[in-house]
Amino acid sequence: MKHFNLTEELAHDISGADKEERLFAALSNAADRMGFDLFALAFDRRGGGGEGASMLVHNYPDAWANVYVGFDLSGTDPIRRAGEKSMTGFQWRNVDHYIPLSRGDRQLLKVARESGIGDGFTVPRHLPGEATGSCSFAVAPNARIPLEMLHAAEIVGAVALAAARQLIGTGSYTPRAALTERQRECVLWSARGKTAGETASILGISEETVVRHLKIARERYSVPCRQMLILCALFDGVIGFSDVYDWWRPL
Amino acid sequence: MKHFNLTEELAHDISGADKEERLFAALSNAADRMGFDLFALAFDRRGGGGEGASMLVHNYPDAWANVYVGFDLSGTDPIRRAGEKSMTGFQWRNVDHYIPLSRGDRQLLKVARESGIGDGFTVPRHLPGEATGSCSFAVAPNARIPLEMLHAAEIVGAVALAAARQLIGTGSYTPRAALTERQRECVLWSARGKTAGETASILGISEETVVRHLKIARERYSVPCRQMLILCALFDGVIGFSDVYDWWRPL
DNA sequence: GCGGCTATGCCCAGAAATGGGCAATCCCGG
DNA sequence: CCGGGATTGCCCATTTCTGGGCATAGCCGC
Repeated sequence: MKHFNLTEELAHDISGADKEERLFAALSNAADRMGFDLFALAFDRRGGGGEGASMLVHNYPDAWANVYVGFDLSGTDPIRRAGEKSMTGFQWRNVDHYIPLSRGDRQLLKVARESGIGDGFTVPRHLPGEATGSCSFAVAPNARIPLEMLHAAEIVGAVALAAARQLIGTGSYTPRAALTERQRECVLWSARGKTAGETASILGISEETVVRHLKIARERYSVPCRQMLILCALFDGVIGFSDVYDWWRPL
Repeated sequence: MKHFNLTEELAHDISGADKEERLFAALSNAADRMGFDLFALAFDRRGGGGEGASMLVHNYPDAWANVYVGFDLSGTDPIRRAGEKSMTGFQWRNVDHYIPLSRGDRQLLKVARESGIGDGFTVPRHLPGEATGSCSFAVAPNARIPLEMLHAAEIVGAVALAAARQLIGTGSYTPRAALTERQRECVLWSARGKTAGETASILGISEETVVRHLKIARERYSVPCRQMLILCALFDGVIGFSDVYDWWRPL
């Protein structure tokens, strides 16, 4: 593990960053030392009750940054979507191992390449309900990605995200609109695709009561429809992904 | 970092496990060396198109294991839910920092304590669309949790989950039911709580067409209702959490 | 070029969800 | 012991969704 000392050094440097400027400098140095040309760290905090906050530290070409922000491409960026699907870092060239790429996605990647961004490696961290972030390292088009440094990049990226999380403030969890047990059950079965009537049969109560539970649950979250109720419960951790997982695929 | 060598040793031991039995032995040893009494590793693979697979390796008391499996408590286990909300390991005593605890949740934790499981530390890893897993280390009731070992446990747990992932087979992603661009947009706005009519206004097309897109999207996933369509798209990475996040809180 | 897929538009009937009001019982905490 | 919340039950009117069928136009690949 000849890179161990480098990793340690870079990680220490980054975790010591107490301001965005220092994080930029540390990441810039780290990317350079690992053989990358570019880096970008994005961190978004949400949920919990307070307003969200976000951080973007990067040295991407202005041309690309302007396009990205100008057209609000973060909403469709396939790299970002893939980041929400991986627990480890991934190379951009393998992004279609994680998500299906639409025509528009390929176009976006092509434009990025034309703007001076070649292949890259992204370390994602996602916390449904709290925050989502990614730390990417990239090379110029046609440049070779330093494969032997991906392991180091994985650690450095994770440390950088932890640092960003500290900088942006972790915030404390506020249980906000905790649902009652019965409401939670109704939401859960609803997320599993059951109608109010089916849920009623399962729980052994009247359909009207299920409707009532869902109604109150919607009011707690101040949402008008079932879709959002389910998503809110999911984000809040009131129901889990695995609670639902087994129900939509096998059927 | 006096524990560094121990961590390295345990991690190496665990990552060398090529069978479930060896993983059990390695984890058993690791838990012991770190000062824990109990451990439990759960790993569930899903998505991608193939059948799911799961692994459960633990040395929890039989009494508790029987109750847990018998009553299918995994569906309500607050520790598991919290694991889906944290990117780092967490102590069970702090579980309410991550999710709201209902009365039933507290009851479940109480029963666990009565079955011989005290405080613990869980390392979660979650990949929407591929797998979810957790590796927990626990002590007997009234025993003190080895706080100085949590950092080691974090690494050991992550290594164990990676090993489990290898053992269970990673499988490859099959793009299965990729939605078209238009369908994706309709699903996205639907997830944001818009009705078909509203979505139509936003996209500048007829409401009937939006309905049609959503209809075909449902057929692709073979789901009968909008809730599940959205969840499927979410799990597949066709839409991202952050795509929806900004829409339900601020409104 | 032709078949397949995509996007667009429209119609209909039945099922489900939504929003509102009303009322009973039970249990927990102040 | 009383108030508030949780749970249960029912009614109504309106909106939305779902599943079916039908048709046109454009684009891409074989």
